[in-house]
Amino acid sequence: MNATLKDVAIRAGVSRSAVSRTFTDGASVSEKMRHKVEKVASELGYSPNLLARSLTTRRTKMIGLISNNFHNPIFLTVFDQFTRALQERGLRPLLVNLSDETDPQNSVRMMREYSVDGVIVASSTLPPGFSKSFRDQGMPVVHTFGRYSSAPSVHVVGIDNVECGRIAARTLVDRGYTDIGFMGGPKAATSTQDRQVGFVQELQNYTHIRCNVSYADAYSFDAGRREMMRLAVKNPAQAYFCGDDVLSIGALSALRDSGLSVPHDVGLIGLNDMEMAGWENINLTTVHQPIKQIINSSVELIVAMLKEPDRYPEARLFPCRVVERGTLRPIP
Amino acid sequence: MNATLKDVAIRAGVSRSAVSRTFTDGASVSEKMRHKVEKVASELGYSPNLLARSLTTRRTKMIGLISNNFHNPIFLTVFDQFTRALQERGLRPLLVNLSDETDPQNSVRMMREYSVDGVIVASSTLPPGFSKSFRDQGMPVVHTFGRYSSAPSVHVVGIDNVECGRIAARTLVDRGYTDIGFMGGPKAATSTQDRQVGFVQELQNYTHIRCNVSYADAYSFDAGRREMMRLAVKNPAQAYFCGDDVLSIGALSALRDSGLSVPHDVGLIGLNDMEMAGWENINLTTVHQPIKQIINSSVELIVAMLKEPDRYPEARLFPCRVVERGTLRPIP
DNA sequence: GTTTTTTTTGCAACCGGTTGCAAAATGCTT
DNA sequence: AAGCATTTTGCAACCGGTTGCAAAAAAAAC
Repeated sequence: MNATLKDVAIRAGVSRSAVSRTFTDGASVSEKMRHKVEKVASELGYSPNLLARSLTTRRTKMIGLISNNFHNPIFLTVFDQFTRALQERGLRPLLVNLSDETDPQNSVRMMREYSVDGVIVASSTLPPGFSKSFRDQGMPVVHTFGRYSSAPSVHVVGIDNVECGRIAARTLVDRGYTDIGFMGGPKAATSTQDRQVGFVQELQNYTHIRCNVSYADAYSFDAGRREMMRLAVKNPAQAYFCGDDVLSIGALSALRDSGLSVPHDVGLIGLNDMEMAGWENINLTTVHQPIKQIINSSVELIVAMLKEPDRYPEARLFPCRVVERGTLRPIP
Repeated sequence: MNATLKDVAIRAGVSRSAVSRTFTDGASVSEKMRHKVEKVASELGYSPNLLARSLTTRRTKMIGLISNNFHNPIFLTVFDQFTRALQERGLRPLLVNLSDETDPQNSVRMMREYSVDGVIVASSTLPPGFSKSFRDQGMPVVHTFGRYSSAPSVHVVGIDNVECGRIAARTLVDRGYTDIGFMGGPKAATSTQDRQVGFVQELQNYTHIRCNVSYADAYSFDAGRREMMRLAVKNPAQAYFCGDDVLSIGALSALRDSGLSVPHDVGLIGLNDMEMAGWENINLTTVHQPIKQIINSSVELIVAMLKEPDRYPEARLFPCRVVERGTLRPIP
């Protein structure tokens, strides 16, 4: 089978330690020795077994990447960015699809069995308690897109969803809408809850505004379409803040099918600014979330924790901004 | 830190082998012993270290999942299905993002370093030689969406792209188009080449038909849009077979922007039948590719190879069919 | 109650590496 | 050339498990 360290040692006529040392940087080996070993190693096609190494170094260079969102196209970007950022730093993502699980137990066990160096939870729906379970087991964790809190129990990187709700609310008010709807994602999602709080709170500053709240049951096109179909038949609001771009696009489809024009009859504002939002046949006004920065920051954070595991949990929030396209009427 | 097998053994007052045996199924342990060990193990929160185990069992239960396509939304579905199917069988995907690499060397080394049990290459653009490099190193490989060949050098699961080209061609001919375009994906992609061969070949059966060939430089919305913009200004064909749905959607956007109506002025047929193709505001006629079956079959195949590594390479092809929606004129 | 057979258990070596420590080799002074 | 400091090397133990083999224990047969 594959050549091992021992094979190389024997063939080169040196000790196993010598071979080991040429392959661990910072170890003391003479140039002569290194050359001799490297020559034999390449002849034999030897490369060290990282898992065996991890037994003593206690570093597998694997990071658990846990997500429960494999339906929202934005997550393809998320995976792209994560894998790149991790790979650049010599780390490898062990991907976990939570499907519909919300109990962390299984994943925690699995992550321990594989001795990952750290865990990234990429989800805007799971509660802080989920990611905390990993920390309780002594694993470095970063919860990307997680719920912000002033005293976070784990590192959180993302946006301030409450503030985003406020921004969306102000945007709609500025454009003169007075009968407004909040069409959230799943009710149990932390992001839905937080955005709703900010949205409703902000609207309370204006006495003349009516606000209605409802939820789609997933962050998906179909769920958004279904929910908007329901709303459209009975007296829809003038404008909606949708929990997410993909929901907005579903809503858009439902509105057009119901014979309502956007933004003439009904206005829409989404959240994320996914690539598709800019496509000409969609052209969605939305709140931009700086995905790339969020992910880079997450990876930097997890890397920092590898060196300093007891680092005090911190929340890193990135500002959002409205991207004006074609689904809201202009400021009067 | 985490409890080890030794800790459990000492605390339970038994040998390390005894503990090991209670955690490997099929091993000989008495009921009494098993109970005693399990009790202590759960007290200590012990779970076996799979990587240490892998050293002797030579099974990590990790599968390398290698892809170079993180821009086409269909791949989110692909990752979803793969992770689910692997997890169901107790396997874990180690995700590799090739980015723009086409040289397998790095990935091969990485997969060896991590001693993955097998490798799945999920790409319709990489040549058979790429996946063969893994096989040459003795790793089980399945190339999903790979190029079909009657004497495959590795296991291939997917569709017959040449046949798909033919199907698309017949569909266009049946609808009375005589001036036809092939707007492929990247020229270097095996899928592009094969679809083109079938498409052009089929059209040669009809003397009265003109066919023009061009390529987008990636499987992405933007690339499709750019290419169709170019085509639209100078005398576009009556209908195009696009390399992929996401390209078609880009093309759709370009056509509408150019003031051309679909399907009235120009017809479009895509390939994949991604979720989005069915969205009301897109409504794309396309060739359906049975993703789910392809992926399940791929995983079954890789699992079979774990038991039988020298299994003779086979090609598993799934039939495609046209899904009629709104971007082609009806059969006359 | 022995003897024989079967099952259960522990010993010790091994999987493929790393690393502290002491011995050996080298380089530098004088 | 001897004496010393410094670098390089190998020994041996260890990381956290598994497993072939033989001894011990239990069960079955007489």
